[in-house]
Amino acid sequence: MTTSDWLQELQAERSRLGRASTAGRVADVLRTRITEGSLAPGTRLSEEDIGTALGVSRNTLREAFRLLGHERLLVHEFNRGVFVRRLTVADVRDLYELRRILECGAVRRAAERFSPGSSPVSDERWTGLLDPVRSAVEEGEAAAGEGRWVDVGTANMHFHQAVSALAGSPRVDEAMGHLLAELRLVFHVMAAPQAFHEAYLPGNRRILELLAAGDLAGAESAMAAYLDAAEAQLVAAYGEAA
Amino acid sequence: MTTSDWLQELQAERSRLGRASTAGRVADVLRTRITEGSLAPGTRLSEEDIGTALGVSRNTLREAFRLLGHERLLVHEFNRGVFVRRLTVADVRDLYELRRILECGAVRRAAERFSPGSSPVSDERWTGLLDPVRSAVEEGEAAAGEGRWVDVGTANMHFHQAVSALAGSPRVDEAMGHLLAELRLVFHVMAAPQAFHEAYLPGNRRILELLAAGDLAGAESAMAAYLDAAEAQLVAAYGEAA
DNA sequence: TATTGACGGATTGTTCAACAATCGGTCATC
DNA sequence: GATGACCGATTGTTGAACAATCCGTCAATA
Repeated sequence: MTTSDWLQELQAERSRLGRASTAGRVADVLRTRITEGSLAPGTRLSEEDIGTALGVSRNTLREAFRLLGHERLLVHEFNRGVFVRRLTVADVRDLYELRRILECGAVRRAAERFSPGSSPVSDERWTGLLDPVRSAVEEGEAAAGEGRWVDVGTANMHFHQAVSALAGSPRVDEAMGHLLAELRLVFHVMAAPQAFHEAYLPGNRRILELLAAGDLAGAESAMAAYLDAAEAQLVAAYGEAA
Repeated sequence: MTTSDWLQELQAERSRLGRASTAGRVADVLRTRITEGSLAPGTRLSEEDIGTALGVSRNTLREAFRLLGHERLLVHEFNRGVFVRRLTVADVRDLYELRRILECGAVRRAAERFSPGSSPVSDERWTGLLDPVRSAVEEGEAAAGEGRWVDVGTANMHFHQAVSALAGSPRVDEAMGHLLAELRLVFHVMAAPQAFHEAYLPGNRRILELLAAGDLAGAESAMAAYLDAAEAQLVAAYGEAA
């Protein structure tokens, strides 16, 4: 291991050090509360109450609110305060519109980059990119087998994050991360989220196999079909809840 | 004009009222400074100096900094301050990777929505969606004819924003808006930005004509070719500057 | 000479208290 | 029943203060 390897490893851990910001940690706490569903959509977050409860000043708390506002988990209404985002059916549709573009686009771009004519299965960069996808699929199947339903949902998120990472673009990764966080707000309206997520496990594996076999066009249309089905199911559930 | 029309028009102007926030206006001022290039990348923005110059408190200024940080125009280094973002060649490449996915994806999705088999030219929703694209093309040609080179660049932005709007997705629109704002940081390193932008006017018109004729697949590949060419040109210029 | 360690000014991170502006609801008025 | 005036509560913004951190300088040491 050379010196530059050491330095590179250290650089990778720098992000953990930078997390020292108080506002960032406050945002972390609130983010988990929101995505886990213990803060219902529409709830108003009082600056004073939360500030005293967490022991931070109003200014710092407002900074945390801004962070979550940019992730679309909170909405900020001028002179009225911040609220946990309440998604409409139109939001759900739009979220899936963006998913179609990002996820299918990621597969398509991977196809253009790795297999201009031939199959990418022999490219080791490709197989390396595929490892996280495979991990996510296995993670989901293992969780389902042991009845850890919450983890099935998490694994599903990891799967789609890994697929979008096929584009090899940090900005696509980040956009996908925000999108999935926003989607967690939607999943809580499902009456039976466990069944919802479990139903897509075979589809995920199939997409993985298509990717591994180098059939990127097939993977893209399988993903499109998955997104159409999931959107329809969510929109229907949303109509009932409203 | 019915009552609901009135209300709808008023609602469209609501965003202008919401801009009453001091931090938002400060962010506006700084944003124009940055995108117009009078604040060079890498410049450090002192809280005290700018705060006193603009007559706002440090807390409010920091809130404005956060806004611009989320738009990636500023980078915030802990305990060191905020700096005008300095983009690397890797950033430029990534920006174009995302553009490929968003812009080509928008055209592709428009194709899937409007012409499942047949041409969309008879659909009036389609022609309505195309109007902003046409306006942007004409705006650019007019500006070039009168030598208003800055406006040529602006028109080019409008063109690509309008194309991405073909997806009909607010979130795609917003992502594209942020992306283009970030790209303005890049254009300033070009020695002759006027020639750079002007060269793509015929290409823009050609894409418009393909779209208007209903040849969405042709438009998509023309857009991909445009993006490849622009990226190569920018990366080359970036290599020289560095 | 090159590296290390200590010092000090400058800047940012965070908190606090205060006041102005605005919102939401209540009540009286017409 | 609609309008307008009032009032408590909350947010928007400010200014000041102190702690923590960074950066450059300079002396000490090998």
